[in-house]
This record gives sequence, structure tokens and C-alpha cells, in this order.
Amino acid sequence: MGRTKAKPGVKPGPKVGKDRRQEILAAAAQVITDRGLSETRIQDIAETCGVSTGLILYYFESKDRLLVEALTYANDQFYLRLSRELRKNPSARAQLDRLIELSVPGLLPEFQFLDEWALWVEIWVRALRDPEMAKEHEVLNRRWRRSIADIVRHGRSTGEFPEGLDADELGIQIGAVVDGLAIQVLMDHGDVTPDDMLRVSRDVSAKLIGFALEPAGA
Amino acid sequence: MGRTKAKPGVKPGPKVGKDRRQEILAAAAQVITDRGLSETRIQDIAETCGVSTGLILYYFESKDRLLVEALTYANDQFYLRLSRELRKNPSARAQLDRLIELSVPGLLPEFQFLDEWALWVEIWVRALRDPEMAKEHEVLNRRWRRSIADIVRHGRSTGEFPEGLDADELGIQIGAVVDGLAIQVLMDHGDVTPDDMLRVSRDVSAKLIGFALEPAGA
Amino acid sequence: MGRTKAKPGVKPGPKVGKDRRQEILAAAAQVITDRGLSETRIQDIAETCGVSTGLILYYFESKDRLLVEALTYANDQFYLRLSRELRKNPSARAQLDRLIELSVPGLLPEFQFLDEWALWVEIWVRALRDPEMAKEHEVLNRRWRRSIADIVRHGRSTGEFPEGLDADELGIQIGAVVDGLAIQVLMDHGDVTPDDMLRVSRDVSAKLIGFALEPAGA
Amino acid sequence: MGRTKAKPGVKPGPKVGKDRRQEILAAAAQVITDRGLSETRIQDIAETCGVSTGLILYYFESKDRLLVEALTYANDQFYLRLSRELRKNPSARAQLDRLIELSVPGLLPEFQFLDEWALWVEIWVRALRDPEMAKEHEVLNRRWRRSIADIVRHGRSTGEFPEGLDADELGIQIGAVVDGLAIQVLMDHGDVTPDDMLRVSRDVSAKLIGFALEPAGA
DNA sequence: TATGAATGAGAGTTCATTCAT
DNA sequence: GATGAATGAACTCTCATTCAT
Repeated sequence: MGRTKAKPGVKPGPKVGKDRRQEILAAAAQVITDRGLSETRIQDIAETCGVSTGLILYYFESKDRLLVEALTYANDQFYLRLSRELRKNPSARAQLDRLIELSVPGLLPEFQFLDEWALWVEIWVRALRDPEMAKEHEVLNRRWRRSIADIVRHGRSTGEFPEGLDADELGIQIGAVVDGLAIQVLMDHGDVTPDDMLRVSRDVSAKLIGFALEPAGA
Repeated sequence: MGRTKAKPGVKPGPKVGKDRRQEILAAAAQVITDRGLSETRIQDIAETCGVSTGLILYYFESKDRLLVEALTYANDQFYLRLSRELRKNPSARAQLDRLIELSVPGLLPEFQFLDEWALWVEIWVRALRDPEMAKEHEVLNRRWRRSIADIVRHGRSTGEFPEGLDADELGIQIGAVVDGLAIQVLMDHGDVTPDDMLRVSRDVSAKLIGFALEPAGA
Repeated sequence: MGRTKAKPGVKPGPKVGKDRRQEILAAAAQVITDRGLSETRIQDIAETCGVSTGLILYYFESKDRLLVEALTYANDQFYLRLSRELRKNPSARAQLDRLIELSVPGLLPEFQFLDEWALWVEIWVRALRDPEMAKEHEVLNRRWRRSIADIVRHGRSTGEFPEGLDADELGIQIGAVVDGLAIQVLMDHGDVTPDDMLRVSRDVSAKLIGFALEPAGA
Repeated sequence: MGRTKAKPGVKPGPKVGKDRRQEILAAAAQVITDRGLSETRIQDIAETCGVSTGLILYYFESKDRLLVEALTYANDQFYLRLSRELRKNPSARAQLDRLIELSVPGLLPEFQFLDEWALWVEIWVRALRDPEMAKEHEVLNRRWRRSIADIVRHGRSTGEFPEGLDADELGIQIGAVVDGLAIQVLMDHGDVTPDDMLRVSRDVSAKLIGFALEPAGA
């Protein structure tokens, strides 16, 4: 991957601040995904990017700050990829399809580098008690719902979707369905498979927005 | 029921095991709700029920075991209260209404003694990495979806609801909406209020099940 | 000495709280004397009394609290020994002599178990910036000056000393001389020896109080 | 004097070694005064003189070396100012008065740029265990006592002071009184005010040297 | 000269767990 | 059953020191 791998026995030398920060944030997000937020140690992050623990705290004022930034960073990355994908599709229905597809946990591992939903759950837990995280969550959350609402608005402007409920309201409704289903898939009991999520999300979205889906398999 | 009855007004001496366990579980659930799972110390739980830390570990083999049991215990309590409430209503529509009502975070504090949804989120996080919790979650989760599916089945048997999608499928769909909205309410940004959740859950459920809601205010 | 020595390989077993606290305070005072306040580690104290570092912080809320208490404790011990000694002498001049004698650094090692003056200097440094220590210092300091003033008052009541300056004022003056000389002796450059301090303190005290010393060697 | 003169108003480039060293020493003395020796970090010193920590250690082989030098440096500065002041007064009694005046903590802030006595206490603590500091202290200490003894000798040569005790002995005695009182004033409990120190130091000095003070207010 | 990124050795503190009583 | 003293293994964070640039 994009990691600079230090040859053993050779000091990699200093990097400019911004690169290092991003490297650390990426490492942190990775570790949080792997071990969970509460089991993430600074040491783990340091090892993941091959530096000392001292350096981590040289770039971030505290572990807590770093973790919040890492969660935000990972979500930002996801959002950027998502936006890029959506822009490729002119049709609102294709966009909606793509958004759903990209949101199914584990469906497109080449797209979801990290387990984005696992990070969302960590964000929720933390936001419940950490005002700083709560603030960040508010931003991330609105951005997510707006992505959906924007698709609805776009679909109406092109005539693909009928007029109806307020688009923001639909953002909330469809967002809730996708969130709720993603949790089920994430928990991985087999009751709700990725394919189930895909199908159900589409069905329910269609019903809520008010357009007809092609018959399955079409 | 085999309980030793502590004489009222007398300092309770040693208690029989089952009582103590429940007391500790209740205290643990309370502390987890207050401080979050990862910030819960055995000492906190001990203080909450006025015993020593030693005693906590005398009854539970380890902190981890205790926490998992406490989360399960709290959810059981919620489920028992929910079932009791549902049984009071003969009509499926009233049952569905009641289920939704009881699920809105913070709407009925006299019913939700603890912040049940905050505990759900903790369960999700933990289930992601702890197989024991994952196992428990599977049970709790199915029970929750079945509560919904059973209402659907009941409504169809009484003719209140039309035939349509598989009831279990609807359990998943409506469950997802409720879960997703509950998170939004829980996060408490004001974008989705308890009343919003109430209204939207009812609307979407009606649309998905296929019955007509009375006009608002009726 | 009074230390319970744990047989190797055998756990010494728990002690009652108050004993342990005193043991730790004594150990802390010892370590501070040996290595200096700023070089005193909790680990050092723990080793000195043969317990774990965890136990130290089980008895004292923080290292800082412990250090302040230890300095106070050591001074208390010194003061108690001093008072006991003074009470043995009915004559004010003998009391003054004894007080001076007991105050000379290193003169009576069987009396000054610790290097009390080294601890005083640490108290001064700390009191300059730590309000808690400043508060304690105020008490210890006044007690010290009052010991001197009380001797003066006693001497006047017996007719040994002439009337003159306010006794508290003399407490300040003689206290200052003793403090100042003690520092010189403590620094141990040989310019002011313990015997010098003894002699000078007596001379200056006599002059300040206003009585005649017997010719040297009498 | 071999100084590179930095053009005024122009960002100073690299400086010649001696200037830099002095700048750093002054900054170090300032920081030690402000925060105390044991709380002084290289970083603090670096910030105070606006350079990097690297540079500090480029000029001083280690933190410990720097601190000792800084304490010496500050005392040197005080001594130079003191000597200059004394030379202004031909009369020994005026010199003694001035010396005492200049020694009272906080009395003449325009003269005592730093809290010289706070630094003395730090010197004492450090000298107790650091042989290097002990060595320096010996020098500084003797210089201090000699300043007093020299005034006594001067006063005798002019006939202001009577013959009597050895002048060095008086240096020790008066020095001790001043040291002891300075500590009391420094501790700032209000029991010994700067004015008290002034008055008492003069009284006791007069008594010890053997001359008569003018009546107060004269 | 001067910088500041990087290290690494501790330091204090927390806390689950044990165990003698 | 119940206590709480005691342990010891982590963990976060600090800071003097080094070194490539």
C-alpha cells in the first residue's frame, strides 16, 4: 500500500508535519477498526506506523484528541470516496443504487478499506458522553443524510422521482433504514445478509420515495 | 420463590446468591448507562450497590462476564416490560403503536428506567469483537425483531393488516427503521426529535405493512 | 529497627490502615532525606517499606499529597522529641542550650534520626509554590519560633533572663540566627562547623536576650 | 567588548556564542524563579528566549550543567549590583544599611530583578546533593559573607565601628541573621514583614558589631 | 548556528484480581 | 458470604537528548 516502509536498521528520517499526522490518523483508524476504540492503545498505533509512542503525542495533544480526529478522518475519507462515486452517475436512481451498494458492510471491500460501520458504532458510543465527539458526529451525520436528500432532490429535478415528502425528511427515513440494516449485517448473524440489505434498502427506498422498481433480476 | 425475606428495617445481612446477583446486575446496568461500558469500573458497581469489590468478583468470575450479563439482564428487563405492555392491547395496530412509543428514547422515562438504547449501542460495539456478547446479541436481536413480526402476524390474523411481505421480513424492515431512528434521537442533535421518531416510525410502518393511517390528529 | 521484615517468599499480610500510613510516611521522609524531594520516586518509597507502588497510592491520593504529609510528619516527630527534651530541663538557660544543641545539623545523630534541616530546606522550596505546603509551613514555622519564645518567657518568669524585647520578637531573632547558621553547617564547607554553630548561637542568643554567658570552658 | 551588534529593528540572525549563552542563562534564571528548579523544563527556557530546545543543548552540555550555571549567573548579577551600590557609599554604616536594604526580599523590586532569595533556596537544595553545585555554593556563600566582613573592616578602619569580634566571625553571624530573616520574609506569612526584617537586621547587626543605632525615625 | 522531528526511558496512576481474615 | 489490603501489569504522558537537515 502507500506506506513508506522503513528498511530495517535504517532510520526513516523526519517527515513534514502534515504527512505524519495523516499517517498517524490512518494508522489509528486502522487500529480502532481492528481492536475497537476502547482496546486501542497508543502503542498499537505507534507500532502500526512504525514510530515511537512519543511521536504520537508529539503530533496530537492527547490520546483522546487523536481518537476523535481519527474517527472523523476515516469518515471523511469514506465520504470523499462516496461523493466521487456518486458524481460518476448522472441518474438519480443509479446514484441511489450506488449509495446503497457502497453502504453495505463488507460488500465491496475494495471500496470500504476499513469497516466503516464499525467505526460509526464507535462514534455513536463515544458521542453519547464526549461533547467533542458529539459535535463531530452532528456534522458527519448531517452530511450523510444530506447525501441521500440530495439524490432525492436531483431525482425530482430530472423527473425520475415523483414529488412527495420533503427531501430532508426522506433523507432521515432512508438514512434510518440503511443505518438499521447496516447494523444487522455488521452483526453478522446471517439473518440479514449483505444481499438482503441491498434488496431491502432498495425496496424500502422505492416505496418511501414513491417510484417503481424493476422486477427483481431485471 | 425461594427468596430469603430480609426483615424490613433491619440491616440486611448476607443475602442468598440469586438476589445478590440480580442486585449487582442491576447496579452494573445502571453504571454502564451512566458512564458507558468502557468507563465502568468494578469499584463503581460496588459503590452503587454498597458492597465491596471483592464481593462482585465472588459472584461473577470476571469483570467481562459481569458486563455481558448485565447488558443481557437490562435488555431482558426491557423485553419483559415490553411484552407485558403489548399483552394489554388486543388490537395489532394499538400494539404496534405501543411498541413504537415504548421504543422512543427518552419519551417515557417511567417506562425506560435506563437508557435502553445507549445500552444497545454498547452491545453492538462489544458484540463486534466479543463472541460471547455476539452470541447474546443474536438472541436479543431476534427476540426484538420477532416482537414486531408477531404483531404483524397478529394483525393479519385479525384482518387489521393486509397480507403481503413475509412477517419476518417486515420485522427486519420495521426493526431497522426503528433502530435507525432511535440512534438519531439518542444522539440528540434536535434534527430528529422523539416526536419525529414517533411519527416517522408510524408512517413508515404503515407504508411497509400496507395499511392506512388515520389523518394526523384524528 | 522497628521494621517488620517479611521473610522472603512469605507475604507479610495486611496491616491496619494507620500503621501502614505511618510506615509509608516514615519511609517517604527517609527517601526524601536521602535523595532529595525532587528525586524521590514512589517506587523508592515503596521499596523502602517493602511494598508495591500500588499500595502507596492506595493510602495516599497522590504523590504530591504524600510528600507534603511526609515532610510534615518528619517535622512533627522532631518537634515531639524536642518538646520532650525541653521538658526534662527546669532551667530556661538549660532549655535554650538544649534547644540549640538539638538543632545543630549532625551534632547528635542519635537524636536527629533524619537530617531535619535538609527537610526544612525542601519545605521552603516547596512552600514557595505549593499553597498546601505553604499552609503547613506556616504552622511548623510558628511552632518552632514559639518553642524559643516560650523559653524566653519561662526564663523571665524564673528571673534567669532580664526583661526586654518582646519574647515573640526574640523568637524571630534567635530563630533566624539558628536557621541561618544551620544552613551554613548543613552546606558543610567547614567554614562553620557544628561547634561553631553551637558557640555562635549561644553567644548571639545571650546578647540578644541580655544575659551573661559563663566564660568559655566553664 | 567583542559583541556582534545586531542591527536594531532587524530580525537578529545567528549570534556569537557568548551573547547567546548569557541570553540563555538569563532566561533560565527567570524560569527557575518563576516555576522553581524542579519544574523547569528546557522547553520553558527555550520559549523564554525564543529559540529551539536543540539550541539550548548546543550551548550547554546538559540540562544539569545549564541549571547550575544559571543559578551561579543570577547570583553573580546580584553580587555585581550589590558591589556597585556599596561602592557608592563611603560610610560603613551606610554600606551596612544599604546591604541590608538590598537583601530584603521584595523590598526593592527594581533592584532585585529576580527573586534572588528563591534562587538561594534552590541553590541550597541542590548543593546538598550535587557536588558541582556544592562547589559553586561555597564560592557564592563566601563572597556573600565577605561582603559583610569587608564592611565591618571598613567601619573599623574609619572608626565607625568599635574593635571586637573577628570580622569574618561577624560576617557569619550577621549573614546568618539576614539569611534566616530573609527566609521568613520570603515565606510571606505576614509574621515577618520586609520592614520587620529591615529593622531587626539593623538592630541585631548593631548589637553584634557594637555600635549604637540612632533612635528610630532619626 | 539553528531547527524541530524523533526517540526512549521512565514517571505517576489506574484497576482487575487475589487472598488472608 | 463478605471485606478490603495488597499486588502487578498496563497505560498515558513527559522530557532530556540526539541528529539529519
